Order: sequence, then C-alpha cells, then structure tokens
Amino acid sequence: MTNEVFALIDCNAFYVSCERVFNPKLNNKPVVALSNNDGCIIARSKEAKALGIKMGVPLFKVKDIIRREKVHVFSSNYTLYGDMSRRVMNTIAEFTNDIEVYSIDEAFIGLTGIPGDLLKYAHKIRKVILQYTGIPVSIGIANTKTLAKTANHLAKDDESFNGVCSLLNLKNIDAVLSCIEVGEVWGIGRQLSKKLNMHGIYNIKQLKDAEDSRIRKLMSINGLKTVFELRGTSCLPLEEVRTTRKSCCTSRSFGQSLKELADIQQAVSIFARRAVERIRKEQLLTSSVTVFLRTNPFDKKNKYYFNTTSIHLSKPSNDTIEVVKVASNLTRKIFKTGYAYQKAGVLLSGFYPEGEEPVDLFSKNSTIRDELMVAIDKINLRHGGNTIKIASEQLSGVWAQKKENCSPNYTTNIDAVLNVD
DNA sequence: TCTGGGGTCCTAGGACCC
DNA sequence: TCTGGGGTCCTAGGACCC
Repeated sequence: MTNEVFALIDCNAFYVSCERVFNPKLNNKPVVALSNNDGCIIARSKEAKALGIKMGVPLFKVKDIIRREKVHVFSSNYTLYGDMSRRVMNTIAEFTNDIEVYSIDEAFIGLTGIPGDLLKYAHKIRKVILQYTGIPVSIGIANTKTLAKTANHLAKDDESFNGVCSLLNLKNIDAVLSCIEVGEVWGIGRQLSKKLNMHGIYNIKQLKDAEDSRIRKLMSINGLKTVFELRGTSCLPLEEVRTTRKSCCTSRSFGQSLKELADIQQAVSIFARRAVERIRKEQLLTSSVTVFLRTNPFDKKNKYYFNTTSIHLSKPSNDTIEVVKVASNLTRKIFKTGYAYQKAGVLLSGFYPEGEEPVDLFSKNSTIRDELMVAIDKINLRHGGNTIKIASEQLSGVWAQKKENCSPNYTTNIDAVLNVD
C-alpha cells in the first residue's frame, strides 16, 4: 500500500452537460450528442441512457427511439466543448497545482498530504465547479489512479454517493470489487475482458488476486501495472507536464463517397494544412508525412480498399506549401480508380522542436517561406481559419460533412452570446 | 440512405549486422 | 548443402484510452 492519494474528476455526460448549460430546457430530458458527420452517439444524458441508447451506436440504428421518445440530438460543437473544458480545468486548478488534465472531460489530481476530510473536500470541489461552470462532475478517490477511476465509476453508477466516492480505508473493498466486471477496469477493453473471462476471471477481485506470472502472460507489462494498481500499489504517477506529442493526424469521413482523384486531393490538402497548422502552433517540425485513404468498410457490396504511404522528409518542415504538395503527391501514388472513397487522412510524425532539427549541409535557409507561414497564421487567426488557403484546396467541396443540429458557439462567438431579457 | 476522430503503447516478425 | 547466436532497428498490427 502506498500513502499516495489520487482523485479523478470526470464531467458527467460532458457534451450533453455543455449543451444544457446554455439551454436549461434540456434538463431532465433525454439528450444525446453526436460524433463528427453526425455518425455515432458519443454522449448521453441519464434519461437517454435509461431509454437503452448505447454509447457509440450509429445514429441510424436508434432513429426510432429518438423520434418516439423525443430525444434532443446535437451535432458535436467542439469549439463550445473545448472552451467549457478549459473553464472546468481552470476551476480545478484553483484548488491544486497537482493536476493532470487527462482528457477533454477528465482530470486527475493529487490529494496526498491534504489534511482533513477528503470526502468533504471533494464535495466542495464538485460544488464550486458546478457553480462556476454549470457542469456537474463525479469524483473518485483512492490510493492509485486505476482505483480512483473505479471509485469514479461507482460514484456515477450509484446516486446515493451524491457524486463522490472514496475507496480509502474501505474495510470491505473486496466485496465491492467482486461486484464489478473486469471490463470496467481502466486499461481493460473488450478483447482483454474476453480473454480474462476465458481464464475464469470475471470481476475485479478475481483479477486483483490473480498470479503475477499469469497476468503478465495474458495482458503484458501494462496489464501487470494495472493489477498492481488494483492492489493499491501506485505505478502510474500524476503526469502534470504534457509531453510533446509524437504524431498529429487529421482525417475525416466524407459526407458522400468520392471517386475522383482531384476531389480526394482537395480533401487531403485541407487535412495536411490543418495538421501543419497544429504542429506549427506547437513549434514543431515534422520529418514524416503519411497519407491514407479507404473505401467504406461497412459496405459489403463493394470491394474494400485501404492503402497508405509515407515519405521521410530529408529536412524537417512545418511549411504548409511543402507538406501539402508532398501529401498531394502521396495521394496520387495510392489512389486507384474505380473505388468509392469514404475517408482519407494525413498523419505527421517524427517531430523536432523548431531550431533543434538536424541540419542538412546542402539546404539553404528559407526564411522568406517561414515569414510567409507566420503571416498566413496571423491572418487566419484574425479573420477565421479558412481565410488563406492553398490553391489545391480550391475545388468543389463536394465532400462537406453532415452537421445537422449544431448549437451556437455561445462562449466564443460574440454574436452567439445569450441575451437575458 | 445513414457506422467519429485523435491519440498512446506493446509485440511480433523481418531485415540487417557481426 | 550444412546453416549459430545475439543484437538493433523498423514496421505493421493490435490493443487500449477518451
């Protein structure tokens, strides 16, 4: 047992809660939020869950329930969700610097050494987040991050906890853990659950008590860490500083499938531009560009085609014009006529911080190009992301995404700010 | 008709080297 | 034709997360 204490703060049905903040009529009603292209359900209110709408199901499969039960449906509005996330994280940061922002709607915090009643403290955090941002959260407290996740799961599952659950100093912890399926554990997904079930391990207690060597064989090194954490030995520290990313991918499904090389090159050009803009914001240079495209894997009538190709840049770059050109050429290499393409993407990897890239003896300095990029970024920042584009993007735009019911950007667009009459 | 997007890590296997 | 052992590096694929 370690003496460390962690809490996981997780926003309840985050995207739905964001919508509710600006539209209180949605309270106590079934509400769902959709993935890009209005494809799948990715957030559900309690009421929507109760109707049997499962996480991740394609929208078309639950259309009937949605119509019958008058479920409110929202296309994803990441501008709004991102801004609300920032507000929640800033609120948490007012309580402690020991914070790891784990995802858009979750943060771990360190509570080691905090005096007094931690349950009370957590309830206070919860109250203040709700008060400052309008977002309800659940909090799980335990000696390891994995157990804090489990505690959070319990807090969400059982209303009697009132949003906060602690597994610290719990005498009958085994009784609790034996009631939770192994697949609920953080780090154990569908495949591992199936495998563990086949070996007679169904609940968390059984997993916790399994032999190390057996675990190692079934689930590899990370699985063993997970089991140690379930036993109360912390193996996953709080990661307060975000490490620099290792890859950056921009990809989309098309609103309708594309057959022409020119259309796909247009899409890929846009993906490449966005990806480069992102790494440029982080002052990174990429040394590898990958393009992939594929047909619809769910379409059983037509033959599936997927292909991908990469190129290593002899001189790392974050130059939009150069990367777009490279990506466009790669697209031509793997494009085959006769297929209806449904998705494409650009992946950048092998990053160097600007100024730390290996020097190529034969390359000349291209400061003019660098200045051009700075100018483009400035203009796009001031006038909107699509003000300056690369010529190869300027085609028909036949592949626009579906986004049928998107809320306004209440917090980032002055024209969308709510009026109080 | 309609099935997301963006990440990380680990492992197995092949290529290659001495 | 026989055909070792040990190491590194890279890649593809598979698992997980949100």
